[in-house]
Amino acid sequence: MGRSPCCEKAHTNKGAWTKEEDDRLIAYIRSHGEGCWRSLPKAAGLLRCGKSCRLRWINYLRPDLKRGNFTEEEDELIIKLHSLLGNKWSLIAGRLPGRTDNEIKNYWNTHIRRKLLNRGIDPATHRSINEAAQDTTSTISFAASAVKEEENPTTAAFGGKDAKSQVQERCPDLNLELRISPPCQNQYEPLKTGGASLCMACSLGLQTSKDCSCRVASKGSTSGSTSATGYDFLGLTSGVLDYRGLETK
DNA sequence: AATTGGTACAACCGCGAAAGC
DNA sequence: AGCTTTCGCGGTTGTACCAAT
Repeated sequence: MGRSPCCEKAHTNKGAWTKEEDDRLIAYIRSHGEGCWRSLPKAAGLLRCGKSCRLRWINYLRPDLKRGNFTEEEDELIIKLHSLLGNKWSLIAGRLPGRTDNEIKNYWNTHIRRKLLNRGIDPATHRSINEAAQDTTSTISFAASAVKEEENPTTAAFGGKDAKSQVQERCPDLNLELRISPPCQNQYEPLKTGGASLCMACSLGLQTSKDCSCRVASKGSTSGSTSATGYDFLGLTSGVLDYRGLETK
């Protein structure tokens, strides 16, 4: 009943990729496109398993990858996204164009973890280490924005002085599993990005085209307020998390 | 110059989910 | 409906590189 191995290990190379292997993989994908990783190695004349080819392409060879150091903005965005999503590296990577999940995961483990520890923040919970030591319960936290909840009406309304929210925060037995849902536009004002209403696809970052009708309609009022990539999922790029689209079960 | 310890990152492994039959 | 195959994800490991001693 066990799974069959993804490849015949006796006849596959392992370890670092050679220039020739890279060239073969690039050439094959350029002419045939991505897909069917299992059969790709044979078709491309590579003695590698499909998984290895996929990883090499996604993490290293893809032409749209942004190589080089992470910027301070990217750092902060990763921290915010991690506080929200946890170790969902692929989701986090989806919000950072040109970055891969593997790259972000490595960067988190080598740089950001230490950076947060130096700030006195537990990288796992995003809470102050002192606070975490006193409190033996485990809670979800949006520490990065919680600091500002006093002065920020959006976060304050959601989890600030609200007694119920405080109870939830101190009671780990409550089911606080996050669920992402479309913005509730009836209950609240339309989701805005710098004053412009966006369609759901743009709000979720699924639609990045400048020509999306919602963007065309909102041109003029959005100049300079959206992120460089043209979307602002959960309001993260504005520096304030917008929790209206997030619900606890 | 050699050794050691720490860091960065590419690559591997195992698992779960989705897709296909 | 149930089984098998394939893909994608997250955790972990291996190793090259660099700085300190």
